[in-house]
Amino acid sequence: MNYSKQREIILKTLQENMIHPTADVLYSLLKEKCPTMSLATVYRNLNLLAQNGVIKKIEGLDGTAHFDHNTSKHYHFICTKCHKVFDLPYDIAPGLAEKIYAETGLVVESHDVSCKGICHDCMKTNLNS
Amino acid sequence: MNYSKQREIILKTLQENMIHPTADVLYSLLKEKCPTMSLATVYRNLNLLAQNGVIKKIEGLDGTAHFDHNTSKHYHFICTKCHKVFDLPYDIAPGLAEKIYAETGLVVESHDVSCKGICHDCMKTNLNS
DNA sequence: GCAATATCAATAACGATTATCATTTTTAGG
DNA sequence: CCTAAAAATGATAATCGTTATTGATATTGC
Repeated sequence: MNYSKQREIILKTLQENMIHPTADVLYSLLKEKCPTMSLATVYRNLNLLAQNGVIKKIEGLDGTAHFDHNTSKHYHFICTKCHKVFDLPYDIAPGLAEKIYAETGLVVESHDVSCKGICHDCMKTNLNS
Repeated sequence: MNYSKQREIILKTLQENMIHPTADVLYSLLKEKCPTMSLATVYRNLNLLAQNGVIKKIEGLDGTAHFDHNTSKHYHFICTKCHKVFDLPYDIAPGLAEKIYAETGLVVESHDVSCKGICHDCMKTNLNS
């Protein structure tokens, strides 16, 4: 992986945004800083960065892939109303791989926990409406 | 939801197959019994059945949706080699929603655990090759 | 600098899924 | 039964997210 200006901007923009954007959302944000940026470049570099462990690709939340600059072990909660993604601590499901091995003999190489519900902000908005 | 011959065949075929097929795979199986069946009908009815809680739609395993006739609470393991899906018991992550509420205040309405690895059969094949 | 390699922008192509629409089934009431 | 309204179908076009292609441009090691 050589250096590239586009990749740097993409990574920086992802890191600046606490939301866990989709490629498309990130593309919109990037367009402002760098109008010539291509959507394909965004996809290519997000996948490259994820392959190299610099960022994390989150699949299975809502059909489209989200990207996360936080590479530490954790899970995700997606708001079914505003579609924002929130981090969940890793310790909500302790010993998962071990339990699965004990109960089924299957060796889990990677796993994901994804939760859905209404976030705090949308909960408040719901009450007011 | 009225009765329909196609829906009956689709549900029956899904129930006969322990694998958790994608719409496409199921369509191939169905074509043998009912050559005039349309792919759109398969998608339409699988979604309808899932909405009505008769079956379960599993998203986030490998990009494409799988369907499961087992509606009891459980999780899934997908083999990264043969792409077969296996059931995992529900008790591998006890009190998940409660822990999340306690730690974050977020109310989890639904959640999913998906695991990846090599299944028993592919593990054996690996050793032989 | 310069050649080899990686990356780029633009866009065509792709696979999974959904929408459209004219035709056929199913259902309920007389 | 028969018939009209509602629902479902098959065929296919359209959509959406994503990936592949391609010719041009940027980056790297020498």
